[in-house]
Amino acid sequence: MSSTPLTRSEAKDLTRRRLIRAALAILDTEGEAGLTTVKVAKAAGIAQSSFYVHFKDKQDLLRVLGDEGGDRLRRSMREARRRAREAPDVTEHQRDTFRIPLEAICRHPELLRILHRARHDPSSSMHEFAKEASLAYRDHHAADLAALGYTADNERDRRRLEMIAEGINAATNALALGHLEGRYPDLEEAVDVLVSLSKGALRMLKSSSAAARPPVTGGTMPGDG
Amino acid sequence: MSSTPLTRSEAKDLTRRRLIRAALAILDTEGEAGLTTVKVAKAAGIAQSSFYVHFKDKQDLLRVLGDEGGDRLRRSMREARRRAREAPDVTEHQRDTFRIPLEAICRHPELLRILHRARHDPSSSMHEFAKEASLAYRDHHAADLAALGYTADNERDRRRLEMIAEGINAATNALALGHLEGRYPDLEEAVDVLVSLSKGALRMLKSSSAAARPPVTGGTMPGDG
DNA sequence: AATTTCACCGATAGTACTATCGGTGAGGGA
DNA sequence: TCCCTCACCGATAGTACTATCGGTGAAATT
Repeated sequence: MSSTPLTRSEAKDLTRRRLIRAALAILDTEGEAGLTTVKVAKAAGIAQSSFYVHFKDKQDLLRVLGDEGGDRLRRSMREARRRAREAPDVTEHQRDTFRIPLEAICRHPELLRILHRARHDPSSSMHEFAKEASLAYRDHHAADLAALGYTADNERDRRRLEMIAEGINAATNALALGHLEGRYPDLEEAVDVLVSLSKGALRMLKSSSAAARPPVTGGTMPGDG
Repeated sequence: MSSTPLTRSEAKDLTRRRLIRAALAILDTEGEAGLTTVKVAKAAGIAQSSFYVHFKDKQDLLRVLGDEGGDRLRRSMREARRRAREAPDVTEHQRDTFRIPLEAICRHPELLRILHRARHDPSSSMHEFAKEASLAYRDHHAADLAALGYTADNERDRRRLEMIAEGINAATNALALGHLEGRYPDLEEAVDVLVSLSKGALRMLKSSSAAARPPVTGGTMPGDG
């Protein structure tokens, strides 16, 4: 292994990374109430006072965490859309639409847990950010569902599509967390459930907005913007 | 209005009630981090030190809050089952199954918000309690879904039913909170969405476990234990 | 080589909260 | 009426955390 031929700024950046990583771990295991500069600095191996070399204050750390989480979320959403487009057929595309977010959550569960918590905690420093992220994700998912065969062409249907997206989204998170808690060992079963939920919802939309059609499985699939 | 001909224990109980009410309001608006004995006592109109006349410590208050919330939840679930059984037909029974929880949440949104937050916050004093309540509610909902026409007779289907229940449950909470946040003004639309989601899920179960049958709307309905 | 920069340190002032203590006065039993 | 009980009070010790300060030594610059 290489020794430590680090420039000063490299070393500083490393420490900063350690602080962020430590903060995420503490947020995940102890919640926002358990996140103190003492713990973060100790976990990163520096003095508490040195925390302030890297962040203006605790609030600043949380803001940075939010920003980084947002970036990761956006990248993850782009990646998901790209991968889903590569699916060999409609059925697999449909499953990918649910499998990819589930896998993403399982790769970095702490991010979902933290965001999810902040989303519902008005005292959280990341509350507003989490609400926006949640809405953005709902709209992303609504677009995904639209790509699976439904296009909303009036306000009522658009709102229903949003509701369905938000509902399925909540279900996705719940099943992912259940999987992580060990209750649902097989992720493919979760995909099954989510596909079946969305099928029911899309069926409602189709039959209410246009001529009734047979189940989505065989339909054509409009591209996505 | 009557003056104050209260016995001592009546007056004490009144103060205790005021403390609990104040605590719930603060939990709802500021989260668990914002709940301090100073604020609770002040909001209830007594000195901070007098808080300890009513509760052993802060933890004790949260425990009591959890217990009361649990009681209310259980009563609410019993009530919901009773009311749903009175529905004139299957379709209305189905809608009631979703409408009743939605209405219950909207009557006391702070309870759901608090529970929901605690459910995902490991630092919360009510974390374990909230997890248990969440599981209990999932099982209640699974029983409801079973009553709507599906009976799981093997382990795999039982697990799927649980997953569906947990997913729909999460969707119900999400839509209720969305309604409270003003995004979905019409609660009946939320009922529509939840019914359609559950229809898709139940269709999957039926076709995978037994002979395929036409949509649930016309099926027979086993009673509930 | 001399000098400057700066990441990190220990110490500490300041703040917010929890929980305890002795005191007080009105309720309520004798 | 006398006296005890106890819900409530103000004061305060103790604890945990945030954020600032001056000092230090090695890296970087000159």
